[in-house]
Amino acid sequence: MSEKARAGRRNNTNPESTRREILQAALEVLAKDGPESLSVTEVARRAGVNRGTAYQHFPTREDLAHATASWVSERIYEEFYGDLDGDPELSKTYPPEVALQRLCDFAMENPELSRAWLFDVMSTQGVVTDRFWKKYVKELREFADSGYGRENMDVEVFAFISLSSALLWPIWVGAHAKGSKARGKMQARFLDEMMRLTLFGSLTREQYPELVERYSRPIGEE
Amino acid sequence: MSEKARAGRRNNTNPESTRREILQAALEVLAKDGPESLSVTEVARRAGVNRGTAYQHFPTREDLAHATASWVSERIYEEFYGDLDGDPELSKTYPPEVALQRLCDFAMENPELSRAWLFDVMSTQGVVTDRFWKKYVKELREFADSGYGRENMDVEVFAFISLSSALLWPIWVGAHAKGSKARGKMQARFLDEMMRLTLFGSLTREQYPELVERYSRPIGEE
DNA sequence: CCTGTAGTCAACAATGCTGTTTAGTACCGC
DNA sequence: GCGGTACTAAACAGCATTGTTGACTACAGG
Repeated sequence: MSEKARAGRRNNTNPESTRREILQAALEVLAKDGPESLSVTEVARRAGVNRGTAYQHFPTREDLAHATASWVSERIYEEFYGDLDGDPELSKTYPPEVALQRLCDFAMENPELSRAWLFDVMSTQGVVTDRFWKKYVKELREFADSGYGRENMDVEVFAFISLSSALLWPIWVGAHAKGSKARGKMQARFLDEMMRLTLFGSLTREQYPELVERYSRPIGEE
Repeated sequence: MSEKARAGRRNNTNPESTRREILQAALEVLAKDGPESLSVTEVARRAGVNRGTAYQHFPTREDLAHATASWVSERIYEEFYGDLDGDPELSKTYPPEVALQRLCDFAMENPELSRAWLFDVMSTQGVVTDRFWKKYVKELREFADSGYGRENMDVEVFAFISLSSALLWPIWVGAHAKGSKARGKMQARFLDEMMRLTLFGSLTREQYPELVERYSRPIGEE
């Protein structure tokens, strides 16, 4: 009995680290199959933790799911804005191509966080309260208001477009571009096209004088 | 025995319609919870069909999942390109704002198909072989090559950006904009910002002469 | 009228997950 | 050394799902 117990024992008296391991495993499962197929059993197995331990940290499956979602949100914020947080001046001097590069790099290096975030967006709950999303919009609004962005920009919509496609792109790419070299190339393609799009749009304006006229007006005018 | 049988009987001798009903129910489940949580039991229940019947049409859960994915792909193609298919000239004269409008309308009116498609994109399989995606890229390429699109456009990347965000937007919106009126307004915001983005980009070009210079060059040049 | 196809109904074993419980082990601070 | 905390192990009932099978029904075409 005692031998058996000794064999598989983890001997971890730090509850925080165990909690993190469980959450990390939950993130992996979440990123793989989506929030609806997250199971405590599978998470515990993956975390190398007894199922009972998982239930001590998270009383129900739902609790684990919610905790994981919050954790994902926090981790994305930290990974993305963590080093800027103490330095409010830094983001002001942040040129757009660097910001976009940062976002793309983050998405490529953290496909699991990206997937989990996108799953959250696609869940019926929405993600409005997400700290990362709020900060992203806020930064973008300040940037646009400083005269660097197109005047009649709908900040939220543009934030959504850039964010969702930047996070989704590496996932899309990862599915059919094997090898890190190929993926790097695809990542560069996205960054370049996104930069060209933000700088020039995608239409030849000369071909569409009436559209240029119509969409030049401030937001809300008929 | 015979009375029981008569009671809950569907009396449907058309296998095709039964198959469609099952697939439709599968789509609903798929759109709600993602492909990994699709269960034959739940689908049969939702379709008002005996579980055994579902198993006659689709021998395993996997078969059902794959069949549903293909069906989604076909339905999106049909709904979106069906009426254009016999008329190759039609798409050539299709102005971009109408094409985008069509896409946005489609996404708003078919959130389930959109969700299912996005789940497919996020699945590890990828969606490269998707008929709809191929057609969308092809149309866009022809359009760009006819001088209406920015010269150095990366068609696939732009197709991805426009497609994914247009399909994802109504889902995002649906989560926190209640009422069809509010949703219609959000939809208009997306369409407008997307049009402005394609026409003008999102940056004030005058502020970024060096970026304008760098990204004006054809694709591939250092 | 008969046969094959399509569908319904019900029951089955096997499996997996949930949430709970009971008993035991390892470690840390007091 | 004691007691509390953290974890493990194993078992439990309840439930859902999977995939299969056997018996029955309804119907259309030959």
